[in-house]
Amino acid sequence: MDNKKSEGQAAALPPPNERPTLKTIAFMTGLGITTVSRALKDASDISAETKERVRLVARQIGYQPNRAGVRLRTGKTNVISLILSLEEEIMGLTSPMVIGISEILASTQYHLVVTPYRTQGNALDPVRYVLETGAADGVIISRTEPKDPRVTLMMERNFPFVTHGRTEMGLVHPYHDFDNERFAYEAVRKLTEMGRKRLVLLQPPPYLTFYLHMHGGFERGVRDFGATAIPFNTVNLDNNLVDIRKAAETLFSGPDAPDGIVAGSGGGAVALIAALEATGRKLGHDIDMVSKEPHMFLQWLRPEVSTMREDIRLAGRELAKAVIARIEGIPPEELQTLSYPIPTEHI
Amino acid sequence: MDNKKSEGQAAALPPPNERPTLKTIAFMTGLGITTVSRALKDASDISAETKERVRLVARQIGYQPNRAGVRLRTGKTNVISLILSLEEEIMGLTSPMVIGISEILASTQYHLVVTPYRTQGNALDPVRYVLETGAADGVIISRTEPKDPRVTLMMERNFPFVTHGRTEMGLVHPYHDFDNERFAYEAVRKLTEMGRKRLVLLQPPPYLTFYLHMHGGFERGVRDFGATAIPFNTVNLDNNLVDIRKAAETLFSGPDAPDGIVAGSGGGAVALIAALEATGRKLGHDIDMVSKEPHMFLQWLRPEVSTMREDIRLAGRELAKAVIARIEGIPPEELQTLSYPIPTEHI
DNA sequence: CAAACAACCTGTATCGTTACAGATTTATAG
DNA sequence: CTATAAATCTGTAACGATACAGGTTGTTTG
Repeated sequence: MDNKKSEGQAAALPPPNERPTLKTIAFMTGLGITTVSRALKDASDISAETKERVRLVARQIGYQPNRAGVRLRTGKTNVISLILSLEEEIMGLTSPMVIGISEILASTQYHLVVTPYRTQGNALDPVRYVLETGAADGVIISRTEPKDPRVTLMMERNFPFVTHGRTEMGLVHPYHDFDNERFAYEAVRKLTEMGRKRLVLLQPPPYLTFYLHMHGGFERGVRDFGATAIPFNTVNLDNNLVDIRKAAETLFSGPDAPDGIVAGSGGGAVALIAALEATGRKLGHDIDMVSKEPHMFLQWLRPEVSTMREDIRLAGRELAKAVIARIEGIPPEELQTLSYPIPTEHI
Repeated sequence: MDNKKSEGQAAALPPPNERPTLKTIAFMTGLGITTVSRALKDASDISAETKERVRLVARQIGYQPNRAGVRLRTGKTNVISLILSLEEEIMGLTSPMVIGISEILASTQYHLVVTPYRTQGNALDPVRYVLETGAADGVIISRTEPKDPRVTLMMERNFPFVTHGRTEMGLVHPYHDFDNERFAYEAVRKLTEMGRKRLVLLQPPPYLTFYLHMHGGFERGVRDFGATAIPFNTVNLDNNLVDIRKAAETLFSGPDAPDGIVAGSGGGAVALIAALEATGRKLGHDIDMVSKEPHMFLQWLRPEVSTMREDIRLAGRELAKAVIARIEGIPPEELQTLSYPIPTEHI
């Protein structure tokens, strides 16, 4: 009541006319800084009335906690780090992925920081950086390998993360993945239904986990539906489109030419189409193709190609939800999701 | 020499076995924390030998300044904020843009934070957020308008930023832009050279600055080369491809059908091609098209379309360099760059 | 030989927040 | 009426870094 005894922390003048801090609220309410802090955290040893009063003032003056202060004191960064390869696929999966993640983070306190690495060989660097500097509360990685050292490392340190893609080490960790096994299997089914027998797969580089899935689905399909797999290992989805095209032209002009193609990405499909047409083949006539379709490109420009959609934006959302859940302590086994190929409807 | 007098700051024990801090180095070198700090900053009042010693130890133990500490004390965040619309163009410019920015930031102390906003109407929100909370040292914005309130605001506050796209307010600020005027002008030249006279432009939404450029270039071309501009205002580059396609089908089936098209984006071009082919027209025969080409899609799948490349990754690099330069105090007028359409070579 | 200076180094306070260990007041119990 | 507990509130220290205002030597100057 009297302001003699209440000459506590609150008495100090608040920051002039800068951003409001706890001190500002303390000054305005006549409370101590600690009390204000605890009131805003809804601590049990603060009266309901005080909390209400503090919250009101805080809202009024638009108080927002200083991130550096919180981070310095608690170590909590409120940052999610998306770790990206600078060589990321030409036909940028990145874009819808970033958008999807942002969509989720927008309604949270988390900021999205993009942390790049130069080449596959350096994939561990940014993870180490985050672990050593505590640059983020959680990490999203992609291009996972069966024995991914990044996963091992983060699990050892018990650091929250999620992978875009699975691993094969018997370690249970959060992931979101597209079912590439199913994609390839269904692709082979479709091609054989069209009477194609000599099939080729444009697949991921062999060290990535989804190579195993896509390759496995393809092989299983070939066995189940009685087709022949023609090897095509000179290039993979990581090569640039011009190289893929060149390699495909060689294949198509050789003795081992296929009559059916499964393209593991939309971009790859375009290169293959260019190659087959350059070597005088005609889609839907001499040869058929099934591909992923990121946009409506193939659907509209080569409707002869059967396409399936992979929703990368959705993947971004799932990944963001998973890291946050992991940070909040949800067990990893509850944070594993798959999404399935959606056959594209021709319009 | 004796360690009685030297019982200063350095005497305190360093953090146990956590991340090294200045205190760790101070302990190891026997110097004061302040001295270490100043040595690492290469201050003039520290002897060359001490600096060398400090640097050596710092390197040895892998010292990295704590970002929260620096940020709290100095206000310097070492963050660049990329402000993105969640509705960003389907044919993601975002991806190569993010990669380009990251490429540059990778060799600096800056981190890239992606800050999204939901709709065009809320474009000011993230900028205000950054200004109010000091969330970044510099900002990159895109989708600029002629009278862009974000630009006005940041200039008022003298806050470092760069825009992807220009403005029309007589304010001098850093930007990088693609020369859409030239693109459209050259597109019209090409079409008229092919004998096309009745031209249509699929253009940006009218409130964006590059609408003025593209539109202006188109109109100038039409005048200079004696063609006729056919209005096509029911859709623009912000509409989704399905809607663009539908609107184009209506146009092509109507009395005002064009014989030449300028497509302001690769995605838009695909929708237009789908539409014109659905209405029974044939590229290179009844009608011709000039478009931007983000990949090799059109080049390979519709070589009849003349394409020009816009290098978004380069744009990302330029933008990143410009914000950093601005932060370092380089005057805005030295940070304005344009890039020009590159006619695609058919392979 | 004292005063002034140069060359180097360092302690203190501070940025905003929170953990922790009290304080204070009022109510309850003995 | 006093000891004890319960309910609230608060000061201090610390996270890591840096601005600022001294210190301490040793050397030069008059």
